[in-house]
Amino acid sequence: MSLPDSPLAEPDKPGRAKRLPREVRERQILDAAVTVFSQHGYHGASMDEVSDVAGISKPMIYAYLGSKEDLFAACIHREATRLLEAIVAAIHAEHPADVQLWHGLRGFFGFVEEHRESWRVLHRQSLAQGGPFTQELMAMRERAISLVAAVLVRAGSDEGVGHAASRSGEALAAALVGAGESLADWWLDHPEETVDIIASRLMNLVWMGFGDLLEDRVWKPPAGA
Amino acid sequence: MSLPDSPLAEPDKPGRAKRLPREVRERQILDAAVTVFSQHGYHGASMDEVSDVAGISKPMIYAYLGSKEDLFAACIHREATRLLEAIVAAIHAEHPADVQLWHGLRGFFGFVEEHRESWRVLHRQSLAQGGPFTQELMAMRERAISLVAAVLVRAGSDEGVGHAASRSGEALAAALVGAGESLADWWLDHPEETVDIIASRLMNLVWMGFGDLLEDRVWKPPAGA
DNA sequence: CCGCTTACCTACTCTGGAGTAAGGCTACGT
DNA sequence: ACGTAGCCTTACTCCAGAGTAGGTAAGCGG
Repeated sequence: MSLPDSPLAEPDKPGRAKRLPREVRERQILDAAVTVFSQHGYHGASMDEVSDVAGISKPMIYAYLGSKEDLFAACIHREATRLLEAIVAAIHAEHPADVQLWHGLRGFFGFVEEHRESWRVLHRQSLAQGGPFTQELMAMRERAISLVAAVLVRAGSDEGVGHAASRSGEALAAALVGAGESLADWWLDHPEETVDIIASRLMNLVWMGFGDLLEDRVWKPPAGA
Repeated sequence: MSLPDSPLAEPDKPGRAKRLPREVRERQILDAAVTVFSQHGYHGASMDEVSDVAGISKPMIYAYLGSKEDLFAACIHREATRLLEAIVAAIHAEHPADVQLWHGLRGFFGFVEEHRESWRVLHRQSLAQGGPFTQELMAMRERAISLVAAVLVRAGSDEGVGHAASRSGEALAAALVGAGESLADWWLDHPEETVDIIASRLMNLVWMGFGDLLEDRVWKPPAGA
């Protein structure tokens, strides 16, 4: 109240760390950007808000990460890479196809559960823009699709000849990936379910099919999983 | 070149019909809006461009359809209604569940084929906005989901007791709807396939499941379909 | 011919927000 | 001490694009 003091009254204020190295700031900015983009979408988000959330001023963002478009692309890239890594890490090639699928699904839904914001940015925001973002995203999706397709096709060739599944592998994989994406979205609005429940629903749908499910033939993970 | 003439040099220019009744103009505006929104997304589209494409001046749009937000909502509403009607019209309750599903899928993909722009607006654009649009869209999606769920659950109860499928009907329906949406997107990039091919791929996935498909057990429509 | 309504336009205003200019502070090397 | 390099800020410029003010003209009933 009374004394204006020196401007350095709080020399070690904990809330606002000062003069951090570039590397750290870049991470903070990306984190903030993911949060803001996930809430308002690409166009709805303002660089001012990102800088606010990141606790840094706007010109720093431009200095470190470039334009708004660049920033968004960087978010997409980082989060997509993380997601794909999570899935790949969950799969072990020596398992049978259904188990691989099962592990992949759990890896995917597990990531979504832990990083809802990342998922929102990836799935909802980047599809809507027509720019270079979709490229980035599509590339990742392609990788996910061919990952799935590879599992299926290999399963097919392990057992014999040209099967119905492997002939149209890519399209089926696209449908599966899409089903996963939408189920993940649905899950955001029904968070009471656990990862295992969600993953096993999809697993049953794509492995058994409604035809089997209607007669109570369900898929269950083998003992050691 | 030489004569500025009166501004009415072309009194009956065919390209620019004049003084049309409100009803007609509203349709033209909505058509133009769907086109423009489907190309650039909600934010990317400008009212100036919509007015250009519609062949009418901006104030008319505001007079007839209200704000940009209102206009977009009107597009969503009209296209979503059309889509749902196409699906419902394709389904006949007296058929067995798998045939109903089959018809529904064909209705859906048929609509997408005929109205690619509408589909783009519905699926890609409206999800990204957080506003009242998502409401409109979600409402439609809910209806689609419960439509599917109803088919499945009824199939379940026709045959007996509480089945695996009907217990988690809504989630499975969400997954199916999502698979359809993504497959439709995928189709936009692979237009060489026919409606029947696309629809039967998804039908096989969700009805038979990979487990069956890997052993060449496929679903085929019964003779009269 | 006159006035009233409805269709329609040109030409603005005004704001949100992307991107920047210009300079300050701190730390460290010499 | 003094430069210089990197971190960081305030306080702008500037433009696209939503929305509007105010006016013109065509049809129509009297």
